[in-house]
Amino acid sequence: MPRRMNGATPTGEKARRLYLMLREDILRGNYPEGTRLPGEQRLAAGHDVSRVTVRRALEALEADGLISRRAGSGTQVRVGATQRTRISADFATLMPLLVEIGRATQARLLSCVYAPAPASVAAALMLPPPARVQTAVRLRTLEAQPFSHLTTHVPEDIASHFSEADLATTPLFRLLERSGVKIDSAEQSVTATLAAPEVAELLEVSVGAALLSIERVVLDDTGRGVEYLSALYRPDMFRFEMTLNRISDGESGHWAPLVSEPKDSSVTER
Amino acid sequence: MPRRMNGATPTGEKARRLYLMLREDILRGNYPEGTRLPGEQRLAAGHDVSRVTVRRALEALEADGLISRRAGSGTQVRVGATQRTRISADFATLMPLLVEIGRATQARLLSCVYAPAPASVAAALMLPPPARVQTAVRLRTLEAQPFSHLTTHVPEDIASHFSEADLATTPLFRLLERSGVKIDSAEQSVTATLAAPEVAELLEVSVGAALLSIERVVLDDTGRGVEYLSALYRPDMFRFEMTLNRISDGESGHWAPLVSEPKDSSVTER
DNA sequence: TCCATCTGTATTCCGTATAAGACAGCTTGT
DNA sequence: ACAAGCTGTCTTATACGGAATACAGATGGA
Repeated sequence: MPRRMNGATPTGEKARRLYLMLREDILRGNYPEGTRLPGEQRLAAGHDVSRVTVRRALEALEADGLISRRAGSGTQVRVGATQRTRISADFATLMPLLVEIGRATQARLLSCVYAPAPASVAAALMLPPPARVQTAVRLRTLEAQPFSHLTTHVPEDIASHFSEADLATTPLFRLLERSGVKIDSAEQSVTATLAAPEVAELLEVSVGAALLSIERVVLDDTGRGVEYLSALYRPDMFRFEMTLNRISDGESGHWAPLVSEPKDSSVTER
Repeated sequence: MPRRMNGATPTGEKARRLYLMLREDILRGNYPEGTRLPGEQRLAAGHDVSRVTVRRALEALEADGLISRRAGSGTQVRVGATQRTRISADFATLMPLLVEIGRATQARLLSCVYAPAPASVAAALMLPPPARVQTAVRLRTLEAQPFSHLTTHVPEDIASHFSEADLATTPLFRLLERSGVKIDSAEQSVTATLAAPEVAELLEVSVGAALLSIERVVLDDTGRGVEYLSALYRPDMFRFEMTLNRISDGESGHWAPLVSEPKDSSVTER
């Protein structure tokens, strides 16, 4: 059973940062379960902060249920701390995964407006200047925990084929194909960003937390841009995984992504 | 010519965060060049901070040369603000890219120690308990701007085939292959993290900035783990790009990564 | 048993980030 | 010419994060 977290992150600058870092170290397994972490004094010295600050971070971690502290003994990483539900996007099976995500998670439509395309969107989709797009914002949730914040832009003439109700229930891919769009390819770009206040609240992370950011431009078979996606993921609940195969190629050689048959169990509990 | 940045990021919590966010918006093109951004009052209200805080963020942006402010007129995004050198890892050509990066960038060896493998590393590489690894930390730089922080772990018996001098000059792939390792495949995981003080200083970003994090486990043809890489990239200088092709597959269909012949121009100026 | 080490708790003090408000001067558009 | 809106500059006041310090109690190992 996934433990409740987000028990009020520390307010201060250094305190919260230390909290986020320790938290990540624990979730990543840098401090294996059951390990005693360095004493408060040591942490304070190591991170160049006062012990009060360290304590604030530890208190938050304790509230999250990630550690247990005992006077005299020390601070331990709780067993089971690492066991969190997480979605891992093995991208060899990307599309089936997305379908599966659509089933296993719930989406909430936050907003849906029709307006002139922002310059960057218009450029990415290669739309002529006075172009209008439908801009929809959705929040995906897995087991009551929000894990992704999606902003999609679709040219108005395509978007007019489906309703807002559709948006709340059906993956956008389906809607596009139902609208007669023949999806051909996509360009995807992965980066990291900070959580802005607004997004942070929705994703239930602290402001300034790191988020995984994916931007995707989808083209149909005529080369026309049909969707611009800007997605933000909680790194503790979603990561992007891939398997690469080495292709020996004489001098240099290169890597090739492994393309396998779609497998099941795309939503992984660990 | 890349403009000098990092003109002292704001010290305060909210101020720096606002700075980082605005900066990213600008570099991403959310505020196209020449655009006037919202007035200070508006920004203050929108981000729920005082105007003083907004000003601090704007001052830092101005020091970076990203914006120009004029009394009465407003604050504009400078033309040329977006023009930064950036490396984009189109992963269909991953290996040639890495070779190219090795040529176009410079690496500095920060440390290199032999020690028992940390638990998480040992687990990932599937090493028997009393396993020793070589742990090397390197910093990659493009045009005097640091852009990645690499920590590699290699089993000691393999690492003993090359010297520290090799590490500073030659990509690790080469060294492994020269050591007789037959690289077969790799598992890669992409996430986002916050910059810890130590790393932040090395990468010349402000503490708490968002970084792109890649972890990679490399296996040889016998399935043995030969390298564990933990890499941190500056998102403004490096992003992970890929092209996906839609494979119509009846009901669901899926995406397949595009595997192309290695192309040139892997290090892109834009 | 003694001692080192850890957390639990409380106190004091300081720097400064932030908020709130006021006003002058410059631009731009009506 | 006027008004609206913007930045530049200054003021005052508050809140709070953070450092430094001290001590008590718990724990576990020598």
